[in-house]
Amino acid sequence: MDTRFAAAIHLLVLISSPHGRGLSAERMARSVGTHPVRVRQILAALARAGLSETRRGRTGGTVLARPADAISLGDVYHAIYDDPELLPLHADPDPRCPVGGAISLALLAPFAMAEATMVDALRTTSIATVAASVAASVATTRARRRLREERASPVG
Amino acid sequence: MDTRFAAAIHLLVLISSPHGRGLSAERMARSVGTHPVRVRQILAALARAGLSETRRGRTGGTVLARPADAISLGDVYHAIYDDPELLPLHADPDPRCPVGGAISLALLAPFAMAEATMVDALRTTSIATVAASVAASVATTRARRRLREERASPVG
DNA sequence: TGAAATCATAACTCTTTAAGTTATATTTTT
DNA sequence: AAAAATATAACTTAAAGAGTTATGATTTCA
Repeated sequence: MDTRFAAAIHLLVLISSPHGRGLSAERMARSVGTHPVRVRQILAALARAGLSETRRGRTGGTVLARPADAISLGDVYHAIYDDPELLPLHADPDPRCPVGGAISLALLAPFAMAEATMVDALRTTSIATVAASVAASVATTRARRRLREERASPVG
Repeated sequence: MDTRFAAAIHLLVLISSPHGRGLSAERMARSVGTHPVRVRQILAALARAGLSETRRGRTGGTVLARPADAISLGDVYHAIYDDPELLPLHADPDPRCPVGGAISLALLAPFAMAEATMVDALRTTSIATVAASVAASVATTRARRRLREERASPVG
């Protein structure tokens, strides 16, 4: 499993704020800590799934295609991984062995079920939820810093 | 995500049959399609979790520590992955950006919840279930082959 | 119209991780 | 003591993820 899923959520949270509307891949790449090309690849997948819209050209950039509370992490997961292998099978079971010849087929159903259940769990969280959690964290950090600075120089 | 989980299930199914009791790592490696050392590493994790017991020495080998229907795929998952990152975070979000500085923390809870839900789903399938599915598949294949051969030479 | 700023995408390289392999030591039975 | 197995560390190879470069297309604006 790669980290595109986490990066994709990061990108959507970025552009979900009024501040972030229409951000360029270049700017987003700095926040995510990766390369603009990778950002565009991820944004392309999100746009294909109808979660975002990207415009080319001088004033280009990306915006959400629908409200942040209408985009679940399950939607993002499906946008990034078409037919995923969350729980990958091993590559070379011996077909001459009875178990080796049948194990891959036998694992398909339980693995697919487990993955579907996980995606369902991801549906209960939205981009808006994550954005709120980020905002709360930022507010806490700011308040802490303010307190610390006031204590250091009480008159400001 | 590596393929140790699938390989571990394969190993447990192998030794769950009367046939497979006390199988050596060498023999199991052939069925799984990997190297005996890797088999031993996986078996060591399973033994640490109390799912199997391995004996050294000339008549060594591995057996299940409890009945196959008392070992769930969730148990196996935990045996292999201690503190897993099913859904990995991206490595370098920019701490100077408000979103970059808070996103990793904000993702922890939803990701952990999704993973826990998936493991719960895996708890509904046991090694016995997988073994039965493998046995069914083997029986079907045998029946098909018999039919085909009878058609080819009707008198046997 | 043409320059600037952006996206789209393929191809390549680098890095990291999984898997394979070798080597050495230990345990158990005969 | 020899044989057959496990335990584990260390090393090598292979595969996959991520980074980078390169080329071309789109859109705006002077």
